[in-house]
Amino acid sequence: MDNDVLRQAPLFSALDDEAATALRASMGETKLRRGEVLFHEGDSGDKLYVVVDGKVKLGRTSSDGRENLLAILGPGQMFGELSLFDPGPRSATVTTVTDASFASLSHDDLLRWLEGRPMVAHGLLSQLASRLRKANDVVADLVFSDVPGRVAKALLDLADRFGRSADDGIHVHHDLTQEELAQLVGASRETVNKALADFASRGWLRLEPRSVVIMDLERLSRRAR
Amino acid sequence: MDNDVLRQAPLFSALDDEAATALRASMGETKLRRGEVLFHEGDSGDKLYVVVDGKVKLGRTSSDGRENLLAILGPGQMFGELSLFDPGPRSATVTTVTDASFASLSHDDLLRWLEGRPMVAHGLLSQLASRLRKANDVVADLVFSDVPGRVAKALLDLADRFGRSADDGIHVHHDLTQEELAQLVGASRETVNKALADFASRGWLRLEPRSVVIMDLERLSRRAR
DNA sequence: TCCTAGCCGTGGTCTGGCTCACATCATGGA
DNA sequence: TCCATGATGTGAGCCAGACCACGGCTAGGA
Repeated sequence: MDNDVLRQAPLFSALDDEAATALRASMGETKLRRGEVLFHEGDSGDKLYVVVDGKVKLGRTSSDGRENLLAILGPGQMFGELSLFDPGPRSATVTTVTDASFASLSHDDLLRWLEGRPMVAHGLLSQLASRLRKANDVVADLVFSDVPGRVAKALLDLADRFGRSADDGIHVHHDLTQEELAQLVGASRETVNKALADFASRGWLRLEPRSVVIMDLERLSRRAR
Repeated sequence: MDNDVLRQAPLFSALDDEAATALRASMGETKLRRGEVLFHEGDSGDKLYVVVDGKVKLGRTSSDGRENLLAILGPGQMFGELSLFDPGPRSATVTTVTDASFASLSHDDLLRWLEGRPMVAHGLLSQLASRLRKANDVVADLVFSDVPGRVAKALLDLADRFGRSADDGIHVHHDLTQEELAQLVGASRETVNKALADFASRGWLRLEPRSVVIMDLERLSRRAR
């Protein structure tokens, strides 16, 4: 059951079965329906979460109300660690994009687990380092790539994590509206829509509601960089 | 002497005097002159560095040769940890902006230090978390703010870390050319120059070579957000 | 069943910021 | 001292992409 998902999570990967089961037992459980908010930017809170099932978006809102998505996370991925190690309010709002369930762990419990388990600490460091590297890549993309390029890159990333190949291409049920996709790549909905329409007209992909089918991975990848 | 600088570094902050001295002894030392490169993006390498004296820029180059600066780091700040915990080639090129010296530590030595010293691991986690938070802020700025806003924000950050107040304002010897400042905020040199000229004409600051004097912190801060 | 609210597709306009093209100003080496 | 080289200021033109304004589509609730 859901233990399988958690075992893939970086937090657990270094643990043996027994330790993993024990850690799992000490974690809380939360379930939400699509569109519900787990916590808001600015909230205080010191829980770390792992997605067990479903998808969430991490977003921030600018002073004038516009929104920007930092990431879309799926099963096995962790979030909320920032307020753990860098004390302060939550830096993003987490909203579900599908029905979803989570396992959670408090700061104190995590610290107890870290003690005497250097491999777990090392796993967390890897995780944070990888996130930081990705964040730097996003910055580079915003500076160097145009909107269609960023859209292509986002689709490839989503395909990589949520895609399933079939005869007619890679089906990617990303569960995002074009509005959300636009917020993810830092562009307007209209521009993203035009980029998608252009890709579709070239036969690189087919558009479906909250989903795309990638038919020419090669060309799309080339457009991405 | 330089031990004072290192004691402020996050890597050391949790250590007592004796441990700090021992760690310092196990670290290598490097000195470079302005404009020299410590390592290139894509190099292999597993050393972590701490700036002892001087400043460096972390930059990446796009496929078509344009450059983007991720950060300017000064005394006490750490870099190169990414390739440690997230194995892979160096993700950025590090170049000195002034004459500079560094203390370095290899992956293996660091891991030995982490073992049995959970506080050090925790310090590193804090450091990475803080960097990640900053990277996310940069992303938000690129999406939400215009170039003058980003320039203002960059100046405030530099002032915060390298500024010295005097009667006529905060003197910020950032040691960056306008070209480098432009790469830091993800804009063209010309646009940055015009933004700076505009700030100066409003009396918010005075321009000097590789340096600015901030005269109206209040207005500049307001322009930044 | 209809109606409403949210998505999605697509044109037209306007502008921030990039590129190009110079002129000027330092600064250090011969 | 004089020149070369890089840094700095500034204007002109152009264009990607934001913003605006629709019309059509679809799904879920009354």
